Amino acid sequence: MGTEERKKREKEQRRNQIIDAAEKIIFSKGLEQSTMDEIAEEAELSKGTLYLYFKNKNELYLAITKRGSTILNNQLAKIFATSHQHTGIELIRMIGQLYLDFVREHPNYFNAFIYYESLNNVEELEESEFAQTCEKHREEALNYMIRALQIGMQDGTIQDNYDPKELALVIWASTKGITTVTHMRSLGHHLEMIDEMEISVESLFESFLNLVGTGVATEEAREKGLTGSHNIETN
Amino acid sequence: MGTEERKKREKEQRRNQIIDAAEKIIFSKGLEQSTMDEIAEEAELSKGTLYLYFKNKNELYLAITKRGSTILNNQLAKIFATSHQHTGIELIRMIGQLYLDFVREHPNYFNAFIYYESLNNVEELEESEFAQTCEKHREEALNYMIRALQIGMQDGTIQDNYDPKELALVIWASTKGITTVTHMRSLGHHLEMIDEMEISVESLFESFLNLVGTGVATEEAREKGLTGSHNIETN
DNA sequence: TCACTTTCTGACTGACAGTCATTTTTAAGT
DNA sequence: ACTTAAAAATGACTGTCAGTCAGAAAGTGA
Repeated sequence: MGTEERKKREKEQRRNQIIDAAEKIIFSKGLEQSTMDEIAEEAELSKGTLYLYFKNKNELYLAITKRGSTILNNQLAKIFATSHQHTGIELIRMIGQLYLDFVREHPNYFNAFIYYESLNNVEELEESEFAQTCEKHREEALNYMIRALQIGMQDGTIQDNYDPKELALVIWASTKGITTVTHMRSLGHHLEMIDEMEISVESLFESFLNLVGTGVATEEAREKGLTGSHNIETN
Repeated sequence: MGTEERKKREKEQRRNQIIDAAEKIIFSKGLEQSTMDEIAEEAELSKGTLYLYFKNKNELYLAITKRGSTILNNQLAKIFATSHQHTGIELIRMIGQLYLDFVREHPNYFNAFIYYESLNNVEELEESEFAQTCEKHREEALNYMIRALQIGMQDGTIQDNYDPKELALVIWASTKGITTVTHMRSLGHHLEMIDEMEISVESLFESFLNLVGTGVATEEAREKGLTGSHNIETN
C-alpha cells in the first residue's frame, strides 16, 4: 500500500506549511524580532511541533534561504536552456541582469542570503541539509558563469587569456557586490549618500555591465557593440 | 581646574577597556556565543556598568565595528597623502590592494563589517553614534575612490566617458564583493569549491584588478602596461 | 476493539539581555 | 578632617524566549 508514500508527502507538506508561516512572520519583522511561538501560531501548530521538523530557529531560516536559492538557480537554468542563441558576453550580461532582477523581486530572500553568508559557525552549516543545498546552488551558479565564459572564448566575444574559472569567480563576486549595494539601498538602509548622488540602479548596473563587458570583451566584440546597450566608444 | 577634562578622559578609557574586553571575547567565540556577563568579567567590571557605557550588546559590537572602519580609513588616507606620486589607475589598484590586505590582517573586523551590513533595523542604526561614524567612513572611502577616478581622468589613465561617482560606486562595490569572497574562503566557511579550483587569492585579486584596470583604463594606459603587473596583452 | 506507532502538545527549564534599588567612590565645600 | 552631594559601579532580579520532554491525541493495522 502507498501509505508510506502518502506519509512522506504529508510530512513534506507540513514542512512547507511551517516554512510558509516562518516566511510570513520573519519577512515582516526580521529574524531577531520573530519568535518561534509566533511562527507556531501562524502555522497553526504548537511550538514543539516546529522542532520536530527543524532542529532550531536558524535551521528554519536556512530552509527559507534554500527556497530563495532554488528560485534563483531555476532562473539561471532557464537562461542556459537557450544559451545557444546567445554569445558568451551576452550570457554574462544576462546573468548579471538576473541577479539584479532577483534582488528587486525577492528582497527578503536576498536578505536571507546575506544572513547566510554572515554565519561563521562552519560545523553547524555542514550539518544542515539546507545549507548543503545552498552551497550546491552556489557551485552551480559559478559553473554557469564558467560555461558562459567558455562559450564566449569559443565564439570570440571574450578574451581567452584569462583562466575561465578564476575569471568566473571574479565576475560572480563583483556581481554580488553590486547587487548587495543595490539591495541595501532599496532597504533605505544607510548609504543615503547614493540617493544624494541621484544615481539610479539602472545606470549603476549598466555601468557595471559595461565595465565587465569592456574588461573581458575582445577588441572585436567591443567594436561590434556587443558588450552593452550603452556601449563605450574606445576613444 | 581640569577635573572635568580628566573625567572625560577616564570615561573614554573605561569605554575602550570595555571594547578591548568585548573584542577578546567576541573575536574568539563569535557574537552570538558571547554573553555580556563574560565580557564584563573580562573587563573586570560588573554587567550593569557595561550598560552605563553602551546601550546594548549590539551597540557594543558597533563600537568594535567602528574601530575597524577607523583603521581602514586611516590607511586609505595614507594612500592619498601621496596621491600626487601616482596615476589615477594606480590609485585604484592601491585601494583594491588595501582592502585585500585589510581583510587578511583584520578578518575579525571584516566580520564585523559583514554583520553591520546585515542589520536592517534602520532606526536603531540611525540612533547609534558608532553606526553614524561607520557610515561617515563609508562615504569617505567612496569619496577617495571618486577622487582617484578624477585624477585618472585628468592624467589620462582612465576613460573620461564615465560618471566618476557612478563608476566609483561600481568599483567600490565590486571590490567589496571580491574581498568578501576572499574573506569567506579564509574562514574555511563554505566555498570549498574554490579550494578545489586551486585558485590562490593573489591570482584571484590580480585578475580582478586587471579586469577593472582594462575596463576603465584608456587604450594608452593599457598599452603602457599601467593597469597591472600581470598586464593583459590586447591580442 | 485493541495494541502499537507516529505525531503533536504546551507547560516547563535554563540561559541570557537588560534593569534598578542600593552601595561605593570621588570631588568639592567648610 | 568632616560633610554632603553627585557620579560611578554593583549584582540580584525580571522578563523573554529558544529549546525540551513527559504525556495526550491521532493514525494504523490486525
